[in-house]
Amino acid sequence: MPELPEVETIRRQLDPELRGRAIRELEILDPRWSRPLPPEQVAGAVQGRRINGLERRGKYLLLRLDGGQILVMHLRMTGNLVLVTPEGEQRSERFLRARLLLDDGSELRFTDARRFGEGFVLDERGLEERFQGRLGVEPLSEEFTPEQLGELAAGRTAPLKSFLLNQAGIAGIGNIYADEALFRARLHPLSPAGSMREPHLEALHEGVVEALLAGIEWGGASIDDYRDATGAEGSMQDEFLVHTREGKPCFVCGTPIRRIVVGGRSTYFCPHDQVRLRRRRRAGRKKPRARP
DNA sequence: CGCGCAACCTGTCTGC
DNA sequence: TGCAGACAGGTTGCGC
Repeated sequence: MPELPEVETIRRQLDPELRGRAIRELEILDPRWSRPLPPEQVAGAVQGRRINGLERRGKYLLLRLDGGQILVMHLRMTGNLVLVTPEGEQRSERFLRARLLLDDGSELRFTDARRFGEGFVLDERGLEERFQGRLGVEPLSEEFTPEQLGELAAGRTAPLKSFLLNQAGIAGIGNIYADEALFRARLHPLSPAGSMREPHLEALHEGVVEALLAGIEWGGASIDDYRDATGAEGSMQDEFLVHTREGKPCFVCGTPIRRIVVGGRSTYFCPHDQVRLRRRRRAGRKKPRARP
């Protein structure tokens, strides 16, 4: 599924191709795509605009247009964005939901089997409002540090897996990279987020960053639907340390990887290497237990 | 407020 | 072979 590394891969491929291009037309074939706004409104807002550049925020792809408007797209689970050049083959796409026709004859196709994907247009202020309180820190920015991770996790009782999936804390991590980050950090997915101490925070910080960078380096993970902007598969799925590896030997200790369900999501981990932390007592309470 | 879970969707896989 | 049911998981919204 498209998570931060997949969206970033697409962004890096599309930015040099789309930058400076003008939008001839945005054709929305599935009205669900622009919901709750009517397709004409979204299409009208971008028509004739020039694309100044592509950015990413969490799993959202942002096309900055001249005039200050921003075309925002989210691939959700099965969405794909493929750029088709005039010279390229024009095979008809299944599940085509929207397409952006550009002034050089190329076409950006948004396909999506499950129709969860969406697109909308906002100005800078609208975007800030929209993301306010819902999208947290960018994990590949300088702002993301072990200290900041500690602040986000402090007092949280939710399992680490759920904590990582919460976009309001750290933006961009999905089911795949949450598992990979936790394995790299040697932390059990059911450990309460607030149970981490200094070394755990350091380890998880590094685990998150390394897992995401690996994902980008390998061009994203194609378990089933994901393709990059050229239509090609990524190869991160061949580099998974634990995700989808149920029953296979841990690369570190050989113990069979286990699959459990956390927060309704398949979760893969090594039961031997990933330490399960106990909930930490809140500071300043009762008397400390004598340790035998 | 924090947390867990259902709902939104539909293609694909599994078992009878 | 056909078909019902489970399963996939990003985000929102609701109930406790």
